Amino acid sequence: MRFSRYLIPTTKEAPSDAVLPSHIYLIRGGFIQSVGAGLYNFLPLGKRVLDRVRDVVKEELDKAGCLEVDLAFVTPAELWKESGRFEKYGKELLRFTDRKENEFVLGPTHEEMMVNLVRQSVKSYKQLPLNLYQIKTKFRDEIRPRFGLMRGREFLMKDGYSFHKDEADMKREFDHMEATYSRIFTRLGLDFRVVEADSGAIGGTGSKEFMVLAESGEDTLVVCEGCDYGANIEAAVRKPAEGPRYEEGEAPEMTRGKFHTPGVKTIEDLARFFRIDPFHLVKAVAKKALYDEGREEIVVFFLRGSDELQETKAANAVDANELIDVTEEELRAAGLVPGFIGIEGLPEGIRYVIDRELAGNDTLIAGANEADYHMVGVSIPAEGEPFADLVAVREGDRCAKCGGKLRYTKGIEVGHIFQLGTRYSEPLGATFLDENGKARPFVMGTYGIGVSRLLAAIIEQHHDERGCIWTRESAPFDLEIIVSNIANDAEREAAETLYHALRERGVEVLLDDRKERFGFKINDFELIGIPWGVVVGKKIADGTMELIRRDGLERTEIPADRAIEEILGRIG
RNA sequence: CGGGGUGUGGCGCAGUCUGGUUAGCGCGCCUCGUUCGGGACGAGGAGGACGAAGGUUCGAAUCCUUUCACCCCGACCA
Repeated sequence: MRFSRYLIPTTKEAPSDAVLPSHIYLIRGGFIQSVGAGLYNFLPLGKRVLDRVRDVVKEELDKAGCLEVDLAFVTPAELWKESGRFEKYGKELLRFTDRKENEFVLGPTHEEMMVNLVRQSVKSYKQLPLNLYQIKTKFRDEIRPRFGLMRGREFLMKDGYSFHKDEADMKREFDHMEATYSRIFTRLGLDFRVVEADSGAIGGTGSKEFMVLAESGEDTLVVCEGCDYGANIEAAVRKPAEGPRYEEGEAPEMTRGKFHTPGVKTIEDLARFFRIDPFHLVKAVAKKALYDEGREEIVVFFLRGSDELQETKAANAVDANELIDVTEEELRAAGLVPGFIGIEGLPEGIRYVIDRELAGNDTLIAGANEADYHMVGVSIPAEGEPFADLVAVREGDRCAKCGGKLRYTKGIEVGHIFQLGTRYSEPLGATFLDENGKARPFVMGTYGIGVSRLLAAIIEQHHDERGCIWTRESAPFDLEIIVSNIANDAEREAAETLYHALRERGVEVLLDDRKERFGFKINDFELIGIPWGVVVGKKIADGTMELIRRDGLERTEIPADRAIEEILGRIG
């Protein structure tokens, strides 16, 4: 490909709203063009990268036995009503009607469509297992699209769905997909981590996320320094916290009783008041839980004074769609006393959940549900109460698996695999006949990869202050030839010869034959980030060219008459 | 949706507070010439009617009203 005939509108400046390197360089390098909030056009260069990434995904999936399909993008609302998601999905789902006033949605994900496809064509256990996928544009009317390709409203996603006769086979496929995904991200040159993820909202029994490690990641991950444990903060678990160490006879003892604690409302105040470690205090966090059809309820979460509430865990514990803050007025209206909420004496009908780590504890101080009073010597039974894991794991906590030290890191979610079970097959009546001729719902798994997001993730992880550095399998071209001065016949001819020779050997080459100065071209090369460059310049008079490795910008002189072998040998 | 902000040639901005020549600058673009290994220089040129609608005024990019779009900070997700 000749640069002079290609459309690569590079710019010196980036739009002022671009913050992330991936966003800035993808725009400045002429890969993409913004057309509205979360909407992008892919220009020729961007399209090339997208296709290459897509190819890697497709190749590995096909090798893994998955079958590619292509489902309608505009989907009948009927299916969504059947699964119950038409109402539940919220405003992210773009709904519209056609000229006959029939309702449709633009697919944000395709569980319903795929289940529909399968229930119409698969009738017997003999046809199972089956893993179907598509790589297709999705539309989610995101509340806040941002960061370029990182979080668009329209984006390219690979979504796959597997169908099984039983749980065990679904789990087998789940592991198989984990391995397949790992191969895909490895081929793309990404430093990633597979972590435990929250699976509450969508339902199902287990899920894992593939996180590309990058400072700019939107997710906080908890990883262990001692073993391979890693989890999204929303799903991270830890070894139960140990209390402070006390000398012989120094451990706090509590005589049960109600204490006058005027104005002592916060954990800090309480710890100071009783001169005790917050570990022994019970923190009450009240939230308003939102459910389907506008139903809402105040819920109180109890955990150690030394811990923080993890909202996703809390929402899952009460099956809420969302938790929002409550005002003191609302608390009072519900009969609660802000600042003095405790487990004992909680007003009738108030729903509460206790953090599992508190189970069986008896040296605790909690609110007395009465203004200016706390209960000392509170004990919590080991069972019988509504317990759940509610704590936000913190840096320095101990790993539940090996006891090692846990720390935070940031990640970009590029893949997510889910054990779905019968969550969709059941409501949609998708069944098959088993060995005994009995109808049973398909046991499903679902697997996603953010293909367009991958481009952003690759650049987030592979760039320098000059521009993009594409990895081998994601690069739009394998190599770029830069003709220093196109007006110089010797340079031009040598470059042309090399260009044709490399192309004949299957190398994807971009020949910068533009009538521009050297500095201009080399800057574009560095911005665009093709992994290798060859400068054909005035050194051609001495029979040498220069090979540049984009990653590190290391230069090597190579003899012009052996250029092809040298290049093929190095770029592999 | 809550809070903050911005809309002026393709891109980045100034001008707006304090209405008043022909709306300005840098980059980019076109033509010619000189240059040619790190975003060259000179000369000439094209391109906007100031997000939109309404209003105030002799006069509006500038003041008022409404509206739309986009961006930043929070809850969602590949």
